[in-house]
Order: sequence, then structure tokens, then C-alpha cells
Amino acid sequence: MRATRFFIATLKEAPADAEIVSHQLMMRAGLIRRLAGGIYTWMPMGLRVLRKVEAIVREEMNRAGAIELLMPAVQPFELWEESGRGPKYGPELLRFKDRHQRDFVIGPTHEEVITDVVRREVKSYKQLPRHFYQIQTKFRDEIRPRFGVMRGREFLMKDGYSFHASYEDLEREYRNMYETYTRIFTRLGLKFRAVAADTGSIGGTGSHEFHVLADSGEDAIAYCPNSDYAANVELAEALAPNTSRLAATQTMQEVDTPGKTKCEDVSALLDIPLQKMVKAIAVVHAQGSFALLLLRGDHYLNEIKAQKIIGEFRFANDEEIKSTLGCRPGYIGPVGVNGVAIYADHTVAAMSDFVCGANKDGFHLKGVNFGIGGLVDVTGSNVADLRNVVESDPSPDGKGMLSLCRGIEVGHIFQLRTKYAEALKCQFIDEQGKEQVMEMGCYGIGVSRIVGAAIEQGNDERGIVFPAAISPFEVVIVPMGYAKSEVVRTAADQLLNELLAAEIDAILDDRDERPGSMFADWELIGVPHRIVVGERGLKEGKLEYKGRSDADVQMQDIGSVAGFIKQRLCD
RNA sequence: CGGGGUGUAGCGCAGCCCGGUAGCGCGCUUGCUUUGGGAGCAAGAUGUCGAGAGUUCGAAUCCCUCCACCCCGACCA
Repeated sequence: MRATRFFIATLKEAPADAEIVSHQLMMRAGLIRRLAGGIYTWMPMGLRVLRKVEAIVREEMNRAGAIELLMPAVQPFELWEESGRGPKYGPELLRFKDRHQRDFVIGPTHEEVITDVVRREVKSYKQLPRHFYQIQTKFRDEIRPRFGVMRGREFLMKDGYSFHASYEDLEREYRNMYETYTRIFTRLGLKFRAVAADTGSIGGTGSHEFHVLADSGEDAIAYCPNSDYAANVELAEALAPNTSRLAATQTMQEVDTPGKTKCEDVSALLDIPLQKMVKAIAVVHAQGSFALLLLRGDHYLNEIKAQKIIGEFRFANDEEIKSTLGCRPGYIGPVGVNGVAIYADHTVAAMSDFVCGANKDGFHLKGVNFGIGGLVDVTGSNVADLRNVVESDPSPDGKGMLSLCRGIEVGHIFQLRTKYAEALKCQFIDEQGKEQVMEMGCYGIGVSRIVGAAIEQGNDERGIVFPAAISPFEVVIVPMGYAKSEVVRTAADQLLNELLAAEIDAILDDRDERPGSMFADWELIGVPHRIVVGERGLKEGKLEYKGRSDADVQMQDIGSVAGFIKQRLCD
């Protein structure tokens, strides 16, 4: 490829609406342009990246035995009524009517359509198992599209659906996909981690998310460095402490803490460690009853866990707190409250001689103990895992301590079991001639999101640092004075031909720009390898090589460059 | 949807409070010079000031309505 025949659309400044680095860099490098909220054009440079990701995904899916097909983006709404998902999906499902006033949707996912295909085409156990997948544009009318291509409304996704005669076979395919996804993300050159995910109503161990690790990721992940345990912090279990509660040694005492409404402030004022503090969070149940959730001073509430224990709730507002407890938020405590349910985190239940709010503005209590002086003891179902795990909590698999990191969800595999097959009557005849409902799995990869995630993971002050596998070009040739110097022009043209002949995806920047702006452009775009052709080096029969993240250049003999690059790309 | 904010040239912004000539930087066009890290000089082009209605002799500026976009919260690849 030659730059003058391609389309390079770099920008010095990023549009103001691009918030995170990957979005800014994708705009600046001319990979994408915005059409409407959450809807982007993939410019030629960006499309090359997208296609490379797609190709790797396709290759590995095919190798894993999945069969590609392509389903319509437009689906009749009836199918969604049949599966019962129409109402549940709600406004995220983009609906419209055709000229005959028939209801249609633009597909946000394809469980219904694929199940409809399979229920019509697959009748016998002899045709099972089958795994169909497609790489296709989806539309989800997100409440808040943001982060460019990472949470767009229109996006490219690989979605696969497998059908089985037995649960055992579904499990086999699930493991197959776990391994396939691992291969895909490895080939893409990304740092990633598979984490256990919520399986909702279906339960079991049947769901994993694949996260690209990046500090800016939206999800917090807890993992054990000594084992393969990893889970979304939303799910990661905080084990109950294995030490039992110590006997009380102090008597309860009111202390003056004017203006100190945060655990950290009270801890500093009283010179008592945060780990001896208890915070109480006031919530209101769906039925209207009040409850207090007790957490250690340095821990944070996990709303998902709490919801599972106490049911739907919302946070109490200031007036409700005032009228029920008689104080402002910041001074809430569990002592002397009547008719208010108290739920304690495991850690809190094992505490003694602690500090908490006095339910009186400007005061806290110290030397507080469960079962003494107006504080009921907490036992049984009122003690639960209510908090987010923190760094160095014990790993639930008992193999060491947890570490935390952040990730971007780019893949999700799920054992659907018979949820859709049942609703849509997707059945087959088994060996005994009996009609059975198929077991299903589904497996998604956010293809366009991967591009954003890769950039989020690989960038520096100069721009994108692409893994070679998905860079728009593998090598760029930057000539010094292409228009002026015939030696340079000849050498550059010849090198381009050599690289292309060696099946290296190379581009020659023949724009005759000033060197500075060519260097800046290609560093912004993130091409991993660069060769400079200049009269200076040519005199000695040498070309200059620099890797995108290298500190220095190195000189290579003109004849050995193609081989050298080939070697680099294999590393 | 709730809360906050922004719409002025392709991009980044000033002007708005206090109404009166539409402005800056980058980019773009032309010419000359320059050519190993986003060049210099000179000359140009580009705007329904988000849309509509209103107040006024006069509105980018004040008032109202709408629209779009962004940020913070509940979803997901």
C-alpha cells in the first residue's frame, strides 16, 4: 500500500466529546468518525484493524468446529413475544414498524432467530451437536452510549450458539469455547483474564467473562495470583473471618465527634484504626420497612450481594433517616434502634469493642459490643456477605490472597441450558425416539469493542501502540525526501515490493511530507514497525529500523531488512 | 429516565454578564523558501453563531420552546 492511494485522516486535537484515551486516539488517528450518538463510521484505517480482529476470531471459531452463517439484522417482533423477552428487554430494543404496520426490531442479539432456524432444520439427535456463529452488526439502544466504540449503540459482534442433545455435551462445548476464546485473545496480543460471571437464574458455573486488562476498565476484577480463580468484584465472595469474636473488654461510652461524618475522619479524630469502626447504611425495602446494613469502616457495600440477601431496596434519604433514627447521616449506628432490621457483614459480626454512630448529631459511641447495652446480637441470616472484596482478602478457593485489577469485558460465554429452546419449542428426537428439548450455549465476542480495548491497553503519549496482529499495517516505510531524491525513491519502492512479496502488510508513506509529521502520524496510528529510508544510511547500504516502543533506532543492512521484519513479526 | 453541563468555520476555542463590524490557533487553497521530529513568509477561502418563536430600531449576546451532544447514576459484547 502507498499512503497517497490510501486515506489518512489524522487530527492534531481530539474532539472535545471524546472522554477516554482510546476514543480520543481513535478519532485522532482517523480510525473512526461519529455519525450520531454511539454510531460510528469505520474509516479505512480503522476498518483494517476491525477486519484483522474479525479474521482471527473467524479462523479460531472455524478451527474449533463452529459453522458460520449470517442472520438478518432486522427481526420480526413476534419472535421476541414468543421467547417472552420482548417486555424484559425494554427500550434497549430498537423497534419499528414497516409499511404494513408490522412490528420489527433491529437485532440486539440473535438467540431467537438462531433457535427458530434450528427448530426448523434440526430434527434428530444425529444432527447434533451443532454450533452456528456469525459476525454481524448489532444494535442496542443503550441508555448512555459512551467511550466511543467501547459502548456504542451499533457495534460488531461475533455471536455463536451451540445446540446439544445432552447437558454433558453442552459442557464439553463450553470448555471448547473457553479454550478457543483463550486462543483468540492470545493471538490478538492482548493481556486478558477469564473471570467467573453471574449466571443469574440459571445458576451453576456456566458463565465466564473475558476481560481485557486496563486501568480504565469499567469492571473491577478480583483474582488470585496463585491460582486461576478470578471473578467480577460484583460476585467475588468475601469469606467470613475464621477467627471468632473476642470478648468485650470496654464499656460503651459516648464521644464528641462534631462535624465528623466519615469513618476516616472519626478514626483520625479518636486515633482508632478504621478496622475498629463500623458504618451503618440505612436502606428502605421495597415494602417500605427500614433496615441497617453494617460494614467495617474500611469496607464498601456490594449492592448486588445485599439485594440477594434482603431483597429489593433503595437508600434511605435524609428525612427518613432523621425521622426514624433521629440524626443526620454520618452519625447512624445500630445501638438502641427499635423495629429496624439489622444486617451485619461477616467481618462486623466478628468485631468487638468497636466504634459506631450514636444516632445523635455530633456523637459516636466507642467500646460497642453486640448483645450488650441496647445493641442486639446478630446471628443467623442477619449475618451475611455484604461487602466488596478488597486487596489481600483470602481467595475463596483457599489458594492465597486476592488481588484486584480492572478490565473491559470483551467476551462472554454462557450455558443457556434450555431457556430459549423451551420457550421456542426447539426439540429433537433422541435415540429412543422420544422428543427432547435441546441444551443450548451462547458465546459472544465484542469485535468492535476489542479495538477500543486494545488501544486502552496499548497507548503512550505519542499515540496508539497496536499489537502487530491487529495493527492497520505491520510496517511503515518512511522515506526522507521521496520526491527529491531518486536514490531514496528507488530504495523505498524496492523495499515496499520486497516486503509485500514476503507477505508483510506494509505501507510506504510517499506523501513527501516533512519527516516530523510523518513520524508523528505513524506513531499516532500505532504501527509497530518503522523503517526509515534516507540518503544518509543508503550511502552505507543501511536502513534504519525502530519498533514503536523502542527507545533507539538500529541500522540494518539493506538486503536483510525484509527477513529482519519477518523475524520481528514472528516474535 | 433522574441530576449537572455544552452547542460559534473541518478540529480546538474566545466573544455572551454589559445587545450595535463574526474573531483566534490548527487544518484547507495559492506562491516562494525550507526538508531527519508536527516548517517560515505572503496572499486567500470557509459561518443559516444548534433550530424555532419572542423582546428590541438592532440579538451570537436577553426571554421562551424544542433539538443535539457530553459528564455522574441503574445495563451489557
